[in-house]
Amino acid sequence: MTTTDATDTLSVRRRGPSMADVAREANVSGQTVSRVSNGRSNVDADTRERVLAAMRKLGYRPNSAARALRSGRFHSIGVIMFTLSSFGNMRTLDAIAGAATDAGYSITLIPVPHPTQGEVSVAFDRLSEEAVDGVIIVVEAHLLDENDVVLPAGLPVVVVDSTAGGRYPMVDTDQAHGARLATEHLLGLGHRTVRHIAGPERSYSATHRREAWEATLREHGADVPPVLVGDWSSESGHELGLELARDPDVTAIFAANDQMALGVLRAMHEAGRAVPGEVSVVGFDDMEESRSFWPPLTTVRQFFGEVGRRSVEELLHEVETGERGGRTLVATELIIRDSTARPSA
Amino acid sequence: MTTTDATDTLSVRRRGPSMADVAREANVSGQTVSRVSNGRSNVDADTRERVLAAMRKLGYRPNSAARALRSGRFHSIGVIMFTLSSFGNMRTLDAIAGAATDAGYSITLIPVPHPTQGEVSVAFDRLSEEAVDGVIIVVEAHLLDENDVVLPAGLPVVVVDSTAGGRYPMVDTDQAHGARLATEHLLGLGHRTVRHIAGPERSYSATHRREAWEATLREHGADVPPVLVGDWSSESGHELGLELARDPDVTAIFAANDQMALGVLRAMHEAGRAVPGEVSVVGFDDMEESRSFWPPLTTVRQFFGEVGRRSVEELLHEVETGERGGRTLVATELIIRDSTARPSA
DNA sequence: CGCTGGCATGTTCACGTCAACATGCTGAGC
DNA sequence: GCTCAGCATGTTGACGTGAACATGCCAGCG
Repeated sequence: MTTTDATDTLSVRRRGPSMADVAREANVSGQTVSRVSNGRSNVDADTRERVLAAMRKLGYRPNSAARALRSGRFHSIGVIMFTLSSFGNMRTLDAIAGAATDAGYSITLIPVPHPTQGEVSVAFDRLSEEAVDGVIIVVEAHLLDENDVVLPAGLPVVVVDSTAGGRYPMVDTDQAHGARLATEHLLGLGHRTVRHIAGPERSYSATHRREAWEATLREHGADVPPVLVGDWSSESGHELGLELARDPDVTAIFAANDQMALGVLRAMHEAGRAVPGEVSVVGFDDMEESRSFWPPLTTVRQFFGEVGRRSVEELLHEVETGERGGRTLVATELIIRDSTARPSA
Repeated sequence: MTTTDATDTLSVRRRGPSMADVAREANVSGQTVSRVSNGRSNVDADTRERVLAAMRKLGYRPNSAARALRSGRFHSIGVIMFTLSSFGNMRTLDAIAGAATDAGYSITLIPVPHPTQGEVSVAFDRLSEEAVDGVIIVVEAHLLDENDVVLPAGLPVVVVDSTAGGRYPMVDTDQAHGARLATEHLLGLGHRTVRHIAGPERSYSATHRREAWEATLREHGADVPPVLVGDWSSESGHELGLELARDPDVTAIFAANDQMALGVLRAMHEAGRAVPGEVSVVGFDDMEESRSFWPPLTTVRQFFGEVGRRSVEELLHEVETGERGGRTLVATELIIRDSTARPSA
């Protein structure tokens, strides 16, 4: 019965059945198989059934490479991202993946092992092979600016949480708004001023949060104390927190992310300074665990899901219509828990 | 000068230059361009330079779809994963991405929005389109077993942290070993027995940890108290922790992950039970933040990176040679910090 | 009864690449 | 001077798909 016994030889037969095979089996033309495969309506019910049966029998799977070659569309979007370590990136990626899937696109991850310039170039080199319809970049700004990394011309790009010199459409959490929320909350409670533990100097989001914190203090006529600079890790928050714990004047701390806030909490416990009794602490991100910190952390919630969804939306709009988007800001929300209170004085 | 002014019309010209365009520009045949593109040695230095110049001038990028069609290889591996929410999954994904990139493969994410059977099928449907050379599945076991989800025949698969009925090669953290380490550590400190907060009933890793905890207690002649069942979240750890805090006999708790351990810590603080003074707590995972919990958490470290790397290794081995792997176990390590101590009695 | 329109189905060809098979040239060896 | 090896380069065709363009059939209508 079988027509291709030669297949049974030891030589690994990699290729699966093609349309032609299905067509032969169902006694129709390849084009009819194509129509069934794509759910076209103009196929007789009987014929369709016969074709579907043949597909099932042979285990036919459409070859996406051939489709992409034919149509010029890959139905895939690339995501360039640093080691997925960070909580926010994860959540963003998750949302991107979900939104892309819903839109019928798959996600190709393009990881950047280390955030050094050389490595970033490597990631972009991967793009030199045409394989995605567009790219979402989730990488710190300065790495894009300093590298004269040239993205393939005409490749739609959306940048998340970064500036990229304004060259591309971007989607971003409203960092400034969030930092303002946090600072005003503490000021509103009666604290004379607010200390800030910032993220790394060259980070886009860290910079925006720091600037907004400073601006808010000025607007309210509060002192602007020196910034402490961490590296996003809870370790750095802990170290800097110990430093702040030594200063009795410190009553309010705004950490640029929840991890550093966690480190601050630990430092305060170690130093015997009560939170929120003596010192109030606010974070940024609202990660899953923040509600279970001790005490549960007051923090600025970022809507990573929204950021991811919007960036896919923007990108696919450009992919499908050619129109470039502008800048999209996603709001934040202050989540008040138990790590903040009026100063005891 | 330009030959294709028609391109400038409004109609979006999606396709980039092809080999033929480069060939024309460099005055060589397409085959020569192909040879240069693939770094073959048998090309005259001058010619090569001319071709490279033409490529640069036109912004040529090889079309991966055409390559895949021609070669039958996609140089891409699919990763099926639940919402990337969990810390461990992220880290695993990160390692998978890194290892795949190093091997010249790209990663196609196939997210499963919700861990219900229907959704899993959807994810597998995506695979019905031929587009990856192999698949790594990071999904809880029972969802694979209960669905008669049939993977395309002949598609290499590696399963991570799951059983999948033993149908496929797997790479897994040695859950049992880790749970044993944790339990023996607490027993060794002098605790009479150890309470366990497990992950969800049907989770593969949760089950293995629970079983090993129980077995270890028995081996040491300790009481086997009832298990509490959480859902991996710090919230559930908190709730169950409050329950345990009420029982003065409880002196040692082994939580099945760090998040739940965090919830337990919070519960103990709220209940005024000192950690580790009155109650010792051990987690599982060693997430980045665990060292900054209050107190810093004693926990079982999982080597997610190793798991990811190994699974890629296994998969690519099968992709390239056709040989199926077996089962790979990755060891764990106990990280002792400040949340455990001898019982005060 | 012949004409037309609508529908199911078939045929042809190009998408971009690269393996396999020419071709043509240079120079070493006899 | 002739042969032939060795190398650079060219030509042809096929990978699997689907758009564009046939073809052929039947119903409806004047």
